[in-house]
Amino acid sequence: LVTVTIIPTRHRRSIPAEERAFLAQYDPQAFAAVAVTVDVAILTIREDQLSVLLVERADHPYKGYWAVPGGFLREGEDADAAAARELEEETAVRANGAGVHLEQLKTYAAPGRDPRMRIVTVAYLALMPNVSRPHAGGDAAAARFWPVSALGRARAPRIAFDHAQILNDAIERARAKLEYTSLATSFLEAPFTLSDLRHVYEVVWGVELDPANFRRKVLSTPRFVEPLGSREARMAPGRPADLYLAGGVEVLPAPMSRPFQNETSHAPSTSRRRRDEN
Amino acid sequence: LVTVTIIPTRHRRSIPAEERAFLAQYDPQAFAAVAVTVDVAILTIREDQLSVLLVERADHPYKGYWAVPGGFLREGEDADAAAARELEEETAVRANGAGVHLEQLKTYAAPGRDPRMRIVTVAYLALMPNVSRPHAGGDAAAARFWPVSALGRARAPRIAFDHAQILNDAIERARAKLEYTSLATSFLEAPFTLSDLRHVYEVVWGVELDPANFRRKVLSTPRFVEPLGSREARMAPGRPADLYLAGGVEVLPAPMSRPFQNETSHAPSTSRRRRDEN
DNA sequence: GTAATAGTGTCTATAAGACAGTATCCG
DNA sequence: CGGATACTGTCTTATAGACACTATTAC
Repeated sequence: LVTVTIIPTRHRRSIPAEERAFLAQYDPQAFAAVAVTVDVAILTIREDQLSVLLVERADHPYKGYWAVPGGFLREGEDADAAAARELEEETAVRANGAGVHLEQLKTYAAPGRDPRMRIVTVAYLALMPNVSRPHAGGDAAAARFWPVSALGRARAPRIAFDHAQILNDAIERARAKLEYTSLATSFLEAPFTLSDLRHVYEVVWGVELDPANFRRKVLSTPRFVEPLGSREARMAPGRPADLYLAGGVEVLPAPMSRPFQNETSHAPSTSRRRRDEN
Repeated sequence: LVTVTIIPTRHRRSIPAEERAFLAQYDPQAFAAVAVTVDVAILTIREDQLSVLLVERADHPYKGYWAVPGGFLREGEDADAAAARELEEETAVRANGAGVHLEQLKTYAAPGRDPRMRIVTVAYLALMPNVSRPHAGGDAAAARFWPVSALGRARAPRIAFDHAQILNDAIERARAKLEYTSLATSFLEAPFTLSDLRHVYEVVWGVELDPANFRRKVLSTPRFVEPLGSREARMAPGRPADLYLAGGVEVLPAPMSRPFQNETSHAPSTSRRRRDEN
């Protein structure tokens, strides 16, 4: 049994006497005792694979299992701020930095999802380029990126709590958002080529896209990308590609069309055809 | 100051001795003390207006202001179940009933959003036909549907807490989802005509749609609607329309195209062109 | 009959899919 | 030079917008 002292947060408005009386009679039994955590599913692309950062739990429960990194919501801290803090702690990347995308995903509140006590988890989704060396936090034995394709297969890490569900939701959200936003650029360091950008779509969706039609679509969308006017320094054979920066648009006026899977791709358990819910 | 006793929920797995030791040393100061509520933004269409159910607060804080109906998450209750319970309490409509749609919207956790204590609110979005008489709950002075168009204008109800933000997010989510799902049918009682369905789009989006093109699009989408084979009993002049039921599809293979606003429509404060985030 | 609403057919504009052909690099 | 990758142009196909036309009702 754990005892917690609730300190009311600072009042925003002046409190009339009548209201103050109401506060005094506030019934502490009216609501379930819960703790709130914020977890961040951090996706990136490394070695041609959509990958997610997981931490190996050093303690019980689920010792030795892999979990989505996260932690308790702190006093006076907004959930968005907590997510940005967690992201920075795990990757040493500032959440509001160039190209890093962070958004709320979904909240998980099923009773019994943590055996210790009632825990409500606000999950976030982060998309970022493959830049950072992850480092394990205090209660983690290790931290590493796992290819999404490896999660449902042999030698896959065992996933703690209900985090397999969170991972599925995060991956589906990312796949869906590539269709109608320009968030694919969040996986890339600037500047990038259109082949780089196309490669993001191909890896995340597990399809092959026609380079010519992809180029036409991206360049015809206003402010999807901004031409830099210079070309890459290519080491391999082939014509050097033009370089681009992410344009200002977030929501595309017309979606990218997502073909059926035709590559030898490893779909996760719950993969739907087009946009997911939410 | 309020004191709360946290009773750990029942363990799902057997607990080894090592883990039990860990539980004993659990630090009650590591996390912020919070209460979790579930609020449901209930949207319907009445009198050619997209409308939302609000309750007038009978007590402080925000006495006399209007709020999104909701309540505390109970012991052993999932957030989805709590939302369904709230929806049923306010409208006497079973949440899993025919045509009623209920989905998680977003979680609001900013410190100070409730002056009494730290409250994290998991907001839900409900879409339903105009069938129920709302009735006020225990802490509500009144309950009624407000036209969305009236919220930002003169004689508008004052909105409690940060519920104006929740309302905006709910309305934008609904508008966005009509584009790529068949959820417009959730606003209608079965059976319905294609004019009824088109009317939903026109009211929610504030546009006029070409009846012929709308019909072609809906009927050419597999399992969007199911023809009933009979016709309506029309009282007014005009040819009676064919009747339909909602088909099985939820996510449309190709989105409904949403034109720019051209009607004399009352857009809410934060209205974006196409799909919103999330 | 007229007015009103439902439903059909058709022309056009736009955008996506397929794919041939050209450009520019490395070796 | 060949091989590889980047980029351009064009033909075809699918679909949305516009809108004329027909069908079925109340009055």
